[in-house]
Amino acid sequence: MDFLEGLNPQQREAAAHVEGPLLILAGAGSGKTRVITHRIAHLIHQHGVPGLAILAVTFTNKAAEEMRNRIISLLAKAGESSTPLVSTFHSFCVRLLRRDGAGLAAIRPGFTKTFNIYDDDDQISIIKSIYRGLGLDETFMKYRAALSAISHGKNQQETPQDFYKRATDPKLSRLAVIYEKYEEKLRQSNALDFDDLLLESVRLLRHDAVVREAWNRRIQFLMIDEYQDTNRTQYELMRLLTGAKHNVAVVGDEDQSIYGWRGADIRNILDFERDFPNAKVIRLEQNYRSTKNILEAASAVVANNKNRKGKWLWTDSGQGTKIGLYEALDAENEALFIADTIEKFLAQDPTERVAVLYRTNFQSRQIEEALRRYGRKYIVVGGFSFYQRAEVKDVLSYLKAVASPQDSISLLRIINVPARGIGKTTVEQIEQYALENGLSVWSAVGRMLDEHMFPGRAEASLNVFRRTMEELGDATKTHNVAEVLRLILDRTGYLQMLEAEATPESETRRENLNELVNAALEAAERGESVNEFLDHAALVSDADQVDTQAQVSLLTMHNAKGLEFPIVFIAGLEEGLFPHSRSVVGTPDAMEEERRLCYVGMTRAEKRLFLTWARSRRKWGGGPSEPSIPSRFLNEVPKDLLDRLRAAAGISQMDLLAERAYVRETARKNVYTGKTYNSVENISQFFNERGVQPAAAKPAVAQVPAAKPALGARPPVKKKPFGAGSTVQHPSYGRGTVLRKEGEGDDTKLTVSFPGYGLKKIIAKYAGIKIDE
DNA sequence: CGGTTTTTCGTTTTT
DNA sequence: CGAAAAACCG
Repeated sequence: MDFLEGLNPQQREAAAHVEGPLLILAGAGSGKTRVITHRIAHLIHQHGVPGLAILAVTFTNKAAEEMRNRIISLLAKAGESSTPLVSTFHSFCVRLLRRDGAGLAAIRPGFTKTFNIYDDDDQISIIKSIYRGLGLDETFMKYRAALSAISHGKNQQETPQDFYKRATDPKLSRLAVIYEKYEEKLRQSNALDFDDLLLESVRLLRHDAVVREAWNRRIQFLMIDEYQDTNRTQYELMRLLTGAKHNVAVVGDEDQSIYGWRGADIRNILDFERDFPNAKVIRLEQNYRSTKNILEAASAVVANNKNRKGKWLWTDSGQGTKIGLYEALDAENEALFIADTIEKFLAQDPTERVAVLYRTNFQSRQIEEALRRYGRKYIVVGGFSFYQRAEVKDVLSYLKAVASPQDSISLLRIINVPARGIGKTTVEQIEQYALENGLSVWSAVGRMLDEHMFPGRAEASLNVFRRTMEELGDATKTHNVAEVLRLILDRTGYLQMLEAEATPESETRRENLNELVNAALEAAERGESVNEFLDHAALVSDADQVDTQAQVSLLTMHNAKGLEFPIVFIAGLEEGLFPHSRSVVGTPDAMEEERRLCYVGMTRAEKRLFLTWARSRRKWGGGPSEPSIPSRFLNEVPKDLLDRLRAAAGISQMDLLAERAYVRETARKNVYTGKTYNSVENISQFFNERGVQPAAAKPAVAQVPAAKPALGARPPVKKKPFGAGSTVQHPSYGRGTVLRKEGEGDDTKLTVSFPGYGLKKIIAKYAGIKIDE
């Protein structure tokens, strides 16, 4: 078995490379994933490198999973079963810290391996509470802006004191204080934010020679994908992990660097040759994805950037169709044009896959409405995800607080949910006391209760709360994740609260929680601890939820990174929207990043590319319609590659009002509407895909990406009670057909199709359904 | 204290 | 237009 076969000369050279640093400059669609997977397979098979000695880092969990599967199936052909470690930086760091992090306590007092991970929302809560303490509000600075400044500081290894020292205005010195308090709160809660996961891993490796050397021995080969979007900390991590060997291969494309705003440092890739003077550099410039027209157009746009290494992609494929340019009257018309055109393509070939890309998430709504007008199914990537839903966050916060009471943010989130008489003033008192005495909220509550510092009513409520939490805490010692979750739902009165509400919304929330219990059940079966379960929930990203099989996908260009679609629309090419207004007034670098984003968007297309803009657009619903100027990027596409399109007749008379109401309504009720976005189906899929280490569980055989049956398609019918094909009666959805049954007894899970409500995943015991003979 | 209503305010991109 | 904060009321 020769894994170098079938590669072009440059790919082959890259895949055959063994020792020493390697920089692969891989243009869009040049087969870089192929190179990475084949190189790893080659190392294992030809050079006898054990899988465990190879670490490959990707940008998303999804990409990691796909890469792992591809390597496994490649190796299976050669009869090998060794699997490399494939992971994101963040997941890798969590593992590292949970396994080997004990030594960190020496330099981060209070740290234990059962640390918590604080996500975006948690971070915002911290900032809010600090603002409150300082008597500030968002007029001082946006919560997010403060967070982002702190994050940048952290990644530049700047301390609050450094902030203070370089402060030239009162704003920055205030920010220094906020930064300091922010760090304090994290430590107090034994929590790490996303930056810390990387930063503390770096500190651990620096500080703990035993751990560092163990990893240096273990990792013989390191590969990093999407290297252009790594930040300085990730760079440090790379250097620490490779040790003296320098067997590091990075793959990237400076023209696709689109995360500068998040701290990605384009110098990492631009300076690689300086950092590793003996590095071999290989350019992959043959594009296998797009037609000539698309490639030329995209290249012409990005050629306007100064900050690049410079390369020119070429392709063997045909000229293809010209790029469609559509000038819409307004945003609604733009959306209708897109939906109408999609419809025409899909009528011709129902197996086609289409993506609609945009700069900002809010643009999706109008396009959704238009697609609904045509009754076309679609998925939206990003926006509101499962684990961000209030009820899911609530219950996960309970789980966190129960598992580690020092986690103040989680505790504060749920201290009065459901309402149990611990009101605003009481909570403020507690926070104040905690602050003054350097205690966590939990400790503060304990101390204050012991000293009878509360008025009678609050004291009673808090006593009950304390006892409940303690009981639940004990339960974690003897019960698995799923059981603890159920206890939480039951003992805290959360489920009761939802039952009492008895609205369609509360019903949906209960179902989401059922789904969470399902996920926990599966985690428990895999033997995952509470912490592992929570880690997965914290590290899932929007991009992990992309369903590559979906017919029509709506997503931001950022989320489209690494994906490809036969047909691509890029909507909203207007000055101020794309390029975004903030980049227009910003530095030239910011504009170059916007242009790279445009390049990324355009190069997602295989066969057809459409660029659209609206002559006027209203900012918010009822506001005035404002005239727009076509995006400068449109002018950068050579005219002879463009085909100016006119709207199909009929579009202009279409009314989206009904659809608007419908999209809103269904989004609110979270009911299946044809989009799997937020649907129960999608949620379970997302949990199923998470964090399963397939090495042992799955046979090492070529795996076609789990072909989900087309929605509405029926699996083979088996007639058994609750079995596939039987009908059931549900209290609120009425009668439905069982599509799938998993598990037995109390834990039986059913996937049921209810007319008018779509697919629902249900736990038979909880949903109170009856077999309908 | 807790739930409801009114007002304000504002939209990048996210591991 | 919609989310989140603020004001208001029982």
